[in-house]
Amino acid sequence: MEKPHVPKELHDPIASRLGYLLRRASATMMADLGEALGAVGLRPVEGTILILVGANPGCIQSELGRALGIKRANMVPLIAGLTAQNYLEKSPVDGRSFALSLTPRGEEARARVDGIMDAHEAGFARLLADVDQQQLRAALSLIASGRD
Amino acid sequence: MEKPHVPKELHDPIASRLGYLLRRASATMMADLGEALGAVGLRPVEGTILILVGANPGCIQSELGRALGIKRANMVPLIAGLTAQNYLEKSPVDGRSFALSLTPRGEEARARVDGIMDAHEAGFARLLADVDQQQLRAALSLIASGRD
DNA sequence: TATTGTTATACTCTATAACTATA
DNA sequence: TATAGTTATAGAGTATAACAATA
Repeated sequence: MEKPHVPKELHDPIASRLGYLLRRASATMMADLGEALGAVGLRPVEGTILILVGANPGCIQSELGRALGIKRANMVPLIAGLTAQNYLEKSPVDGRSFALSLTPRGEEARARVDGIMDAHEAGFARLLADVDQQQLRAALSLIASGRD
Repeated sequence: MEKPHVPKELHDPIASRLGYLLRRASATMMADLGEALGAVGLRPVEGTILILVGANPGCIQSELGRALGIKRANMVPLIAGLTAQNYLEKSPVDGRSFALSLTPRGEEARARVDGIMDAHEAGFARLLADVDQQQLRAALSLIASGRD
């Protein structure tokens, strides 16, 4: 209780583990993207939805949820928010679901989001000049598919 | 409103983006690790704390928080939980902080966690036989450090 | 019987503000 | 003045259960 505590930099045997490297890298990129998308007032998931609807006009929200790994129940406030802000519009397709499409304002936002995502990605690509991008992406896809 | 909606696999222009590849890869690995650590009844963050305390006996909880990127306020219930379950013990060092160390039960759990993490990592490494591991880890470290 | 959209709810993770005691 | 630990709280993100309407 008497010897003073000298603040140390901890020896960190897990910093080199693949899982934690992935976690930190992912968190850094997502935070950077979130900051960049602040310029359009959208979160990454919202920007992603605009991109997806732009590439798949007429899709329905459960298809978006499946593509993004988001549960139906959690899609509801996302789509409602984007619709309320006049980015998306819904038109009934079969009585229980709605075809989604971008409004003019939504298309404008989508284009801005796309440009921001390009710049965001290019910023990190500059760090990875010595890295085989194809191999990196292939490795990440393999990991994402899981070990089973 | 009359034509039937044919469920489609969406065209996904963001699936190839580095940020989303990282996010999915990270989520898959973390979910796998969480499942594997279920065998010891610990979450990844708790297993990590046992590893860190084992490698840094006498460290204090704010040092752990800094190493893990967890805010002081959020360390409190983590350390309290591990202490209440008799994995960690605290001894006062200077009147406002406590030196943390593993109890015998904590050391036993730490050893099991370490083995589980080794097996977890090896399972994914098998998928990446064709990938330069050093380059992959270097790339992830660069990304985690940020583009600025 | 399965799917879509929805509501309600709960749990985890993360973040901030404020306080006490100590260095 | 800065740091350690704590409490309370709020916001995301994510999960399940249950329901009505429709396929």
